[in-house]
Amino acid sequence: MHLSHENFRELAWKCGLAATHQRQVIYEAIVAAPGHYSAEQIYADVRKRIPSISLATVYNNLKLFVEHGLLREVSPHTSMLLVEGNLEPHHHLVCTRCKAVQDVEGDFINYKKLSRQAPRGFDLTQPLVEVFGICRRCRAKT
Amino acid sequence: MHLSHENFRELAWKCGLAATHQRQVIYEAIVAAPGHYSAEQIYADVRKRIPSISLATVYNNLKLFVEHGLLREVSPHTSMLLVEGNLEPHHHLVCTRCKAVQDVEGDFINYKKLSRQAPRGFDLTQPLVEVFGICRRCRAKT
DNA sequence: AACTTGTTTGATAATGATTCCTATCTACCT
DNA sequence: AGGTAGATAGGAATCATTATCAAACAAGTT
Repeated sequence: MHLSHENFRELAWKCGLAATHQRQVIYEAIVAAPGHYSAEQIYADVRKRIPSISLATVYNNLKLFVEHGLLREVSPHTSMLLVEGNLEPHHHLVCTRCKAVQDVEGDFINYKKLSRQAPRGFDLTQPLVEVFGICRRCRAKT
Repeated sequence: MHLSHENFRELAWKCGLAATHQRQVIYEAIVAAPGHYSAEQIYADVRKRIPSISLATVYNNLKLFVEHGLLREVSPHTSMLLVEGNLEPHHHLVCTRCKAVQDVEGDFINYKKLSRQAPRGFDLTQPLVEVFGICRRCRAKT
């Protein structure tokens, strides 16, 4: 996929973001092929076209793109290690804004379908499922 | 809950871990009350009983406890930011060992049940679900 | 095309979570 | 008591990310 200059300008304009060259190149590096990319990977890729770009610019724009819904964040958690002692099967509800985690019962999952859809060999014997959304408090703030 | 000295020794012994005083206190700090705890929180709590304990000891033992199944890790991802450009509704399968992420179709979730079980006001309009397990390659290594 | 204003950028310093290193310590075996 | 392997404390090192700030730029206005 290759976005025309005009397409990107329009997308950026909708979000109230200036359509800079850096932003266009960063965005294209991600949507060019489906996949999950780290800031470093994107940085390495974008440098081929803009050798002088700063890593901070990549981070800033990834954050902006995610906030404006142009990109989705994979695993939007707190970056800290968290542990729990409750080993009873249960799942988590995670707020993508404040990163709060709360427990939730697990019978909203159809395990039969899930294991049919998972790739062969993927071990789901004791799956942990995390569902992301926005908690009531953060919802109210907007 | 308060684990007797003997109970912890037995638990540790089953895992082939020495039942040190530090380990017992760390373990008890977590299982004393249900919840999701960070290393720093646990460190602060354990210091009340063992002021000389090192933060590294807390990290080391959390890791060991998780590996041996005495504790569960919340959100067991790579600690890096990852983004994706694919905004079509879909979910993720994450390997808790190698942290690899792959896409999976989402119709194994009963959204009606899920939103009934979620606390009032939790916004699930565009939920992202991540299912944790062990991928084929990591499974084979053991 | 030049002017203006708020935004964006690049370079680098700072931060925060986690891991590494190593000398010391402990519990257990002889 | 001496030997040994694993565990710990303390601090340095690392890695990803964020903050800072002066210079460069985008986009609308004249």
